[in-house]
Amino acid sequence: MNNTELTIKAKIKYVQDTLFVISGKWKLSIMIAVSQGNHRFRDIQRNVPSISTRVLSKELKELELNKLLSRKVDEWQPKLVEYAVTPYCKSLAPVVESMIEWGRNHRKKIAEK
Amino acid sequence: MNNTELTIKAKIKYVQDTLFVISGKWKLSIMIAVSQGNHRFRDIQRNVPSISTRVLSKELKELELNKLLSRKVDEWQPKLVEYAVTPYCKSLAPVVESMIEWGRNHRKKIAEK
DNA sequence: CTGTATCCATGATGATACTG
DNA sequence: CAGTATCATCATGGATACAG
Repeated sequence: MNNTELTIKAKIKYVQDTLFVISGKWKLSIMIAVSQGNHRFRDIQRNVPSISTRVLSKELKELELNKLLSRKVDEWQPKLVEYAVTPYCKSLAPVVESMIEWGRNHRKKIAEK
Repeated sequence: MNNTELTIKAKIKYVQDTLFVISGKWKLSIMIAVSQGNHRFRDIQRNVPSISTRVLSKELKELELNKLLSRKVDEWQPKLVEYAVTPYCKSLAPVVESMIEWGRNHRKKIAEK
């Protein structure tokens, strides 16, 4: 599938959607922390240095809304919540890979006089 | 070239770099407006609805810094400035295309119950 | 433990007047 | 025409206390 038939406005809208989902200071770091086995709120906070509870809570909600993370609750006492990356999260790989590639080259480009 | 040998921290850094260059409310719209033949400050402003001169000025500077736009001045009176997309700007195509593709699919995904 | 509520600092954006 | 300066507003993030 390619996107040649889309209007420019539609393209911009889709790109902004994608930007919105992955941008911000923390989202990628959180996804990586979770994918590496940190499933609890505190574990994630420990592994994403200097994030506050308020912000972490908000980011987790957005990631869950976008179906990139799942949230499972056992209503025992004390409450037990488990976060995990969803299979859908993997669909971001082409986007992220192309951004890594471009950003990596861009450093050199900007360093040139 | 692939990026499998990079550390996670490096990957995040590169992705954040890329995000920084293309994110924000206006950058993509401005690049498109310029690429479609709007080379003058006023033309760009007319074609990117509701952007203020202050913000347009700032965004143009950042795009120029990142070598995505060129700026050429003829010091006549009245002053004549021409903006144009650089060849380097085209290197963003894979990133933008993958984001269009993902964002397009994501709309459907989120709409699902 | 897993968050929410509150308050505050900072930065981004907007409106508009003005300069060379 | 191509911006800059100034002031107001708003969104975002951080620190911390505390609730269930």
